[in-house]
Amino acid sequence: MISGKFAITIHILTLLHKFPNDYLSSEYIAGSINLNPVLVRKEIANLKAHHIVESKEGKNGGTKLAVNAADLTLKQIFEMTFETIGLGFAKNQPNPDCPVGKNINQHLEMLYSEMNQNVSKQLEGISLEDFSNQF
Amino acid sequence: MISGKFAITIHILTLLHKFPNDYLSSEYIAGSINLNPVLVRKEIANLKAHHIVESKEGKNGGTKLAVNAADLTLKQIFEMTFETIGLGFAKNQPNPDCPVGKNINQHLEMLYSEMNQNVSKQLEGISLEDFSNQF
DNA sequence: CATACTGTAATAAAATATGTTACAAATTTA
DNA sequence: TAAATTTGTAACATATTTTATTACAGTATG
Repeated sequence: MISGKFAITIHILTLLHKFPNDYLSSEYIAGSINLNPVLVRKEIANLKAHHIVESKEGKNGGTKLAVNAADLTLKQIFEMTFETIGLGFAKNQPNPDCPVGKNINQHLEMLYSEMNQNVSKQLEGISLEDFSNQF
Repeated sequence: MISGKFAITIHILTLLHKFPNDYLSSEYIAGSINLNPVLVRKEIANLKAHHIVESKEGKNGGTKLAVNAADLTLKQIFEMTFETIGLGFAKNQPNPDCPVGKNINQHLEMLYSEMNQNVSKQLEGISLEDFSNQF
């Protein structure tokens, strides 16, 4: 898992949107993000799996957008990179013999679920085009 | 980005709320969370710094709530444990010679700031008492 | 004065994230 | 068709963050 996944992915997509007619290489993209090209290719692999971009191998190969930037929302990007938002759980299983320990994670999950709906609604209203056009 | 701080802190506070007349030891609390007592004491130190709990040293010592659970909101707990919500940033400074790299973090910050306002509003509506009374 | 706590520092271990190297396979272009 | 360039991916290395442990001085209780 990559913690900067969302930021990296949206950075990639913004670059692709800025150059709609080019296949951008992972090397070039990595130069903008200041990140190892292999990690860029890993994120691109994820985007490909979701059919958001397409790649061409070989000389002059690279990656370009495969969808309309106006139709791709930040919510979708969020869901492709994070499964969920939330404020975390304690690492170990709480004590099942304690009424609080027994139920805390379930209650946290409900809370986080509401947070997700909340944030999803917000991100749903912003397209890649909107985001990219800020630049 | 996400540690168990919030979950641990709200677990501690819920226990304290359930036993309003007792000083609970870090050992006892740790047993419910299934966490090392030293880490419990560290989170309690944070709560003390915010005057949410008070502790008593020595034999039969421990910690108890110092505020009314109805007045303490999850937003406050959120702010004491996370500074902010968000979807992260790429680790390295992006390329300042690229128009996208130069500005991406600023735009992400704006986006995350809106997310924070959004989530904060939600968490503001839930008190520790509300949360604890679910159990 | 023995016991049972907190407070805190120092250190260790575990988990996660990021970086690097290597190379096969694909495609272009000379 | 050969050289060059790029993706795709695996394997391994390093760095960073989080959690755990040990140790012990200080404090209140009975």
